[in-house]
Amino acid sequence: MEANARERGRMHGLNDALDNLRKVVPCYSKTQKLSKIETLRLAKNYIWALSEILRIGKRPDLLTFVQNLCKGLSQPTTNLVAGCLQLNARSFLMGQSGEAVHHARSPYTSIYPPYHSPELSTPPGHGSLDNSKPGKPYNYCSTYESFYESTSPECTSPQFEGPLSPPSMNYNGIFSLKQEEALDYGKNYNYGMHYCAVPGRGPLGQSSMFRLPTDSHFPYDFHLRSQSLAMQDELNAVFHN
DNA sequence: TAGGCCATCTGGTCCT
DNA sequence: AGGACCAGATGGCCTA
Repeated sequence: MEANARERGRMHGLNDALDNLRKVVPCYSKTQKLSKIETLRLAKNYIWALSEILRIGKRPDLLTFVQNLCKGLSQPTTNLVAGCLQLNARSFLMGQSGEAVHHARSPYTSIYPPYHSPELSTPPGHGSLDNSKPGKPYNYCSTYESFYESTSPECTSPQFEGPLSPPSMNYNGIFSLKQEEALDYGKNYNYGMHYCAVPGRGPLGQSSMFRLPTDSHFPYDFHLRSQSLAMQDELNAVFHN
């Protein structure tokens, strides 16, 4: 019985950690939780996608970003992620199949014209996609801002209570946000690009997104190129293995 | 009803 | 020796 209790507690700890992971990957929903395996897959894709942004130093279009997030995910999860990002799910899935994509009018396309990012490859183990078309670059952060300020009842941004400390840089230079009063998973928990960095837009918003000073030019001012390249190599090595 | 997901129990192995 | 970790087995719940 004691061994069973320990094992139960251990598994609960593991599940708590997975819940915390669910909160920091895109598409967090309290009502429609991602499965364990989908959470891990999405987290892997998310880390990879962010690493690519650091490596390339350019902002991909949201569609490409979401497609990379959804590589290898089940269709329900893909739909969930696409829905969370307010994409037209149908055109998005067509893009995943490799067919020619005609960007239907959607909240995304109507607001943010496609921006071609040929340097952004695809996650290891997945085929490449190139369904974006050249166009006018858009405000990358505004896109994420629109996502995370979504009022969708099913897809909510992480909720944070308690005071927020000034932003900090983590070991590889990714913009991060510290929360002094940890929720339930320890102190000094860092959040990456989950939080939009928008130059000069005033104080903290209601959605708890941190806004950068006006003289910042995310992501270029927020990481050392050489460091991010080295880190990218390490990450790639891990994923390829 | 089948399949997916999950929690729990349990025995084995490894580590301190 | 005791605890942590792991994997297989089992049964419950939910959905298509």
